[in-house]
Amino acid sequence: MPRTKNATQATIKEVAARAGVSLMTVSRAIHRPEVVAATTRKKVEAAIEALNYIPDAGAGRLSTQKSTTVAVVLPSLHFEGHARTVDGLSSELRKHGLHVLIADSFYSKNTEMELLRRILGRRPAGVVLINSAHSADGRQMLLGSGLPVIETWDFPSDPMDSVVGFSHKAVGAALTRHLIDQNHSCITFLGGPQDSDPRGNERLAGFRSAMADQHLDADRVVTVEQDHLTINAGKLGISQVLDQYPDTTAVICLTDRVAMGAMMECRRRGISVPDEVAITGHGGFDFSEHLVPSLTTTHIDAYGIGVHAGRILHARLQNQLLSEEQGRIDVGFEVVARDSSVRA
Amino acid sequence: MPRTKNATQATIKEVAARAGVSLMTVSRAIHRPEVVAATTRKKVEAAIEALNYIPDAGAGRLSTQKSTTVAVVLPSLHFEGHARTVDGLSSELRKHGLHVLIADSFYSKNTEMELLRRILGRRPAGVVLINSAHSADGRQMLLGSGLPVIETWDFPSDPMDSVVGFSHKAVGAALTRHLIDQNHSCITFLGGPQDSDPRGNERLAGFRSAMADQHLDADRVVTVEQDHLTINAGKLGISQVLDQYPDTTAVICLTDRVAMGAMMECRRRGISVPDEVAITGHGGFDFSEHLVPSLTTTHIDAYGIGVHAGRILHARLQNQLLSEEQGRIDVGFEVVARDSSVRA
DNA sequence: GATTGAATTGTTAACGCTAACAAAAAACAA
DNA sequence: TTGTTTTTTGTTAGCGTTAACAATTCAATC
Repeated sequence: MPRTKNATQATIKEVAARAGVSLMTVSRAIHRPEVVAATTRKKVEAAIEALNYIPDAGAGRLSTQKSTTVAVVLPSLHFEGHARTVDGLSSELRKHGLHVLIADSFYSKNTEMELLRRILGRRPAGVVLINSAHSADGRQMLLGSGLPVIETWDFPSDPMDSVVGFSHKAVGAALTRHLIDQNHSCITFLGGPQDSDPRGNERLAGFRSAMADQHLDADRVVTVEQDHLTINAGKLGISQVLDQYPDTTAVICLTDRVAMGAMMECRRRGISVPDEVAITGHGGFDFSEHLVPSLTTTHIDAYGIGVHAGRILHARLQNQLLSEEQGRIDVGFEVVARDSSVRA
Repeated sequence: MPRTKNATQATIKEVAARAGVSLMTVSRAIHRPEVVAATTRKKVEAAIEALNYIPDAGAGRLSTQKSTTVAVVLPSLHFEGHARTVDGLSSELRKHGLHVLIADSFYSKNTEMELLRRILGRRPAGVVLINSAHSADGRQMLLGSGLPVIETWDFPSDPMDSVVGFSHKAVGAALTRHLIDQNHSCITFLGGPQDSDPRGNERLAGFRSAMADQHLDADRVVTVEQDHLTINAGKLGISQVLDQYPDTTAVICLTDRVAMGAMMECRRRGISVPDEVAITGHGGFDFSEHLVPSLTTTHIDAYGIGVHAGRILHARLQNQLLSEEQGRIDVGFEVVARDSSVRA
């Protein structure tokens, strides 16, 4: 029968008492040990050890007025690319004694303000946004906070502040060109609901412009309303594609997950990929290279996005002035052509 | 050229000044509005609005000595099951005004103490462990903190405190029995390095005991040293399996990822699944049902684990006594038999 | 209109910590 | 020695908030 003892962490006061010194001596022994006499330091360390003392970071922040927390806002933890970005960010920030506080927003819009309120209530040193789809109120609130804000995984033309990302429109266009280069002309774009996914819309815009450039039909677009970005969306979507545009020879899927669903459904129906239908994804998911046929996708340096964001943040917290370019990093992407879109 | 203004959030003092009331009145207007006169409340609310005031949660915690943060320790964000557990936990805790602080440990052992120190320095109200592989020192530190600790995704016989999980040994045994029921007798277990994955070892133990029960060879075990739990591990592993145990008719893979790699490699080699080799995974990854053939796996109620953990935590923070069972929840699991192990 | 109790607002101290200054102790110089 | 640095340690006040109590205001009663 589990019981909660009163969770009483030792305080600096108790450590001081036990070591027979003043509070400040303990504080100094921890943060600037070199200014404390060796013998005293030993006593303090012994007391810390004996009492299992761990300084209260919140109290410290309050006193120094310097936060060591960086908040990361991400839509969900389910997309591995985002997780890698958090990894990169976390490891970069760790070097500077900064820690990551993760706030998941679950894609829900009406709680965005509440989420931001919660985050800002924790007084972070900066905010990293992984989804940048923000209401005007939210932008306002963030900017008004005066904190460094870094938008990632996108490259908006009107950034709030700093940016580390890439152009989704360029992704859409590059994948389209790749397929055109493979002699496809009946290319269909398989996406999700337009109103909730600005990045998907950007990729779609890229598709459209690349098609138009070659005077191809840029309106071959199929939208799956349910199951946004899931494997199931791909399954459903490919069927719609083949219904609506039976002459389709290539499908650009919004993400690798969607592409996977599409490929699996093709296999089930005995449709050969890439011979009858070529398929591309996006996002460089770990499974993409292992599918049979292996999936053409885009490689994004997700970890690197996090590292860059961490560097920018640190620089700005040091009040280092950043040039325009230093504060706006386009990490680019790479089209990884694989068997799902390249005939043997 | 991004610049960091001095990040100066308004304080309660400024709100009070602007509203022409005392600090406490502001505090009360926020936390117990019903005891503040309507007219005063209006004034305070206007001031809060005007100044964009957001209370400093850290200062509040310091004053009340009540934390609203629950720390979640997880090895990495990359496993979707864990992410779902965090979702469940987060949404349950939200109901009670508690927030989740995520600490990723990246599976690295020597920083475990440092990680715990960082976490405890933030003075959470409780700790939820998603990986429970802990050093004696770590256990000591957590227990010594007096905080409620909830281990999840496992069902250890010697829990530190509360537990929400399932028996990995039972998983291994159940999958083995499933294959035996399908008339397999040459079953090989495909796992990873034994020293770093106690849960995998438990599943292996389950396999062994189920095999032994039927007087079958329980030593058909292949270990992939690199790429722990990745798709690639499955690719490499299945080859080793077929080399070492050419008579294998069924393979139990440590996770769905591994199973996916194994299936893909089989396909590449023209080995029919399940006719020549049956394959099972574990973990209920989203792709498992979409593979062709669909993958036999175990379904774990990952979200539910989080919800249960949240409930237990809340109860304990209310100092509600929990019975032995209430503090030790076995959420069980389900073998989901699919085409990869069941002949049509 | 004084009395009283309830409703409302204010004051003080404390949470755990550290910056800034003050004091004491030790080391050095004359 | 005795003064003068330098090193080391201590004291005070304050970070933003709230619990606990104190004071004030208000409305209702006699």
